[in-house]
Amino acid sequence: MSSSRVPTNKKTAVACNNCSLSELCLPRGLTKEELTRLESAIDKAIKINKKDYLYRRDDPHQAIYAVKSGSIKTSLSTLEGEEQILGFYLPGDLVGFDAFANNKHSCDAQALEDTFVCELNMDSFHELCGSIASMRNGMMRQVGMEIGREHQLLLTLGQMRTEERLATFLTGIAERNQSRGFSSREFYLPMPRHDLANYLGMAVETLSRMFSRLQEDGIISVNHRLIEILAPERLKGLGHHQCR
Amino acid sequence: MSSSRVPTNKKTAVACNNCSLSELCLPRGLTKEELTRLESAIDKAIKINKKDYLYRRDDPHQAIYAVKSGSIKTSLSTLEGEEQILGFYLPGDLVGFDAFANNKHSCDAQALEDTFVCELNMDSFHELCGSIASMRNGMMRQVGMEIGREHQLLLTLGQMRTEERLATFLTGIAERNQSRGFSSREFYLPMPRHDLANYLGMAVETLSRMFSRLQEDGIISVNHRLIEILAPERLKGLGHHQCR
DNA sequence: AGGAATGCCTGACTTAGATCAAGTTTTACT
DNA sequence: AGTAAAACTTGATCTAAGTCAGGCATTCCT
Repeated sequence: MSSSRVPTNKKTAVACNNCSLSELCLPRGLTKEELTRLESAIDKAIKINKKDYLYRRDDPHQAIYAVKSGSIKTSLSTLEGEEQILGFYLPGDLVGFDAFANNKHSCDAQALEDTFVCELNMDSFHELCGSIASMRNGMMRQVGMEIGREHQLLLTLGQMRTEERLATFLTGIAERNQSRGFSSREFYLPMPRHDLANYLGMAVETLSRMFSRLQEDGIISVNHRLIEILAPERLKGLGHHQCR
Repeated sequence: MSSSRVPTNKKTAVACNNCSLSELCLPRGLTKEELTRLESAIDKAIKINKKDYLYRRDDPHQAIYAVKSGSIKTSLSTLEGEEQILGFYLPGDLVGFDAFANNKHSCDAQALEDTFVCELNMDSFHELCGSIASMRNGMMRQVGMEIGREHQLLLTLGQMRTEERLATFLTGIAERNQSRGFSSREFYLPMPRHDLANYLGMAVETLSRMFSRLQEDGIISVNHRLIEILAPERLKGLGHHQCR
């Protein structure tokens, strides 16, 4: 199943400090020597084919992963085969903190498209956290951001109407892209409608209607998974439930 | 507002290794000497009066707290004054991880009743995490459990019908009590209906109806906030969406 | 290239749960 | 103790969103 994970592809491996994502996944304030240590501990550019699992629930906690290209979704599945998607992870995001509680993963992580990740195995992780304070702090920061993302999603699922959920989601993606130097006006969504609807806690049909509505209102332009935001301020305005 | 936090009450202070909660909040595998260090860093038995805030959004991250008695709710509030409750913290639980991302809290933490907490300030926290591996691991475990709780809540809000949400919640409380040596058949809920409804993403009226329904079906007996579980297996059976 | 399967959209209908309204009980305050 | 406020329940009504059904468009596979 997840056997299509291939060994490090030396050709695409790039030193961390030359990687465009280093700002995102590298803790600040590492000395040159510490950076070398971190770098030598990281397995670079592991390929996960579309629909393959990076890990599954109950797998032992082997590593923390940084998404280099592509995208990953994490989800919880029930005995009846239903699922709840917990998060989408895009380039620059770190995945794998869900296994901290028991040293085994508590959810599934699946590639939405062909994806490359860098991998920091847990032995190295513990060693580096033990000996480098800024590494430890950087990781806590990342875990904190993960918790923050989940809080935001709880607010979305608990308080918002469907249109508002989609508006908030799209605004979030736009802002994320902005902060990473990509276009905040036009982007591709990596996930199918089915997954996005599940993530946002609504039926696919409802999601589809909301896309249509936002388009009719001239707020966005939808072309399959290519989204163009025509009126960012109006879109943002639909997200009533902004945090105080 | 939160000014009614009073200084450490020496009278009620109990050494960590004599505290009945030590199993829960103390990391395993500390040497005697390490335990002494941890203990001397902890401020014990700080009282938070009912409705007072342990911390508020944007407060600087001063400490991690262990609930000793009473209960705390954490919540996100929006500009319009609506809120989403994120979690209820009962004796033995640790609160305060939400501030890891930016060194300031990202949600509010308010006492549901008069509550005592122990406090480990962040300076000590960092120092202990830096020098004691089992302390570091224990904290990661706790953060992982926090993430796991939130995943469970996302599943609840995203997939379950209202009756199932309540059933799952009650089963969870019962199991939690069981594992801590309290009664899993009979317990008081520390929060008002309003808060529980908000946490479970439904209207108060709906929550009330679901309580009545479970009572009519002879599954539980409700007396205000005192809940007696008459048919634990049937209650658990209502929680369809159990994780694979 | 052709066929099957998947993904996405739209319309018609149904329903779970929200909202509105009112009454009772419990708690809080002077 | 007495009054006001808050907490909880129940009933009647309404609506947002789910479900069902059908039809294109796109992707995947041989």
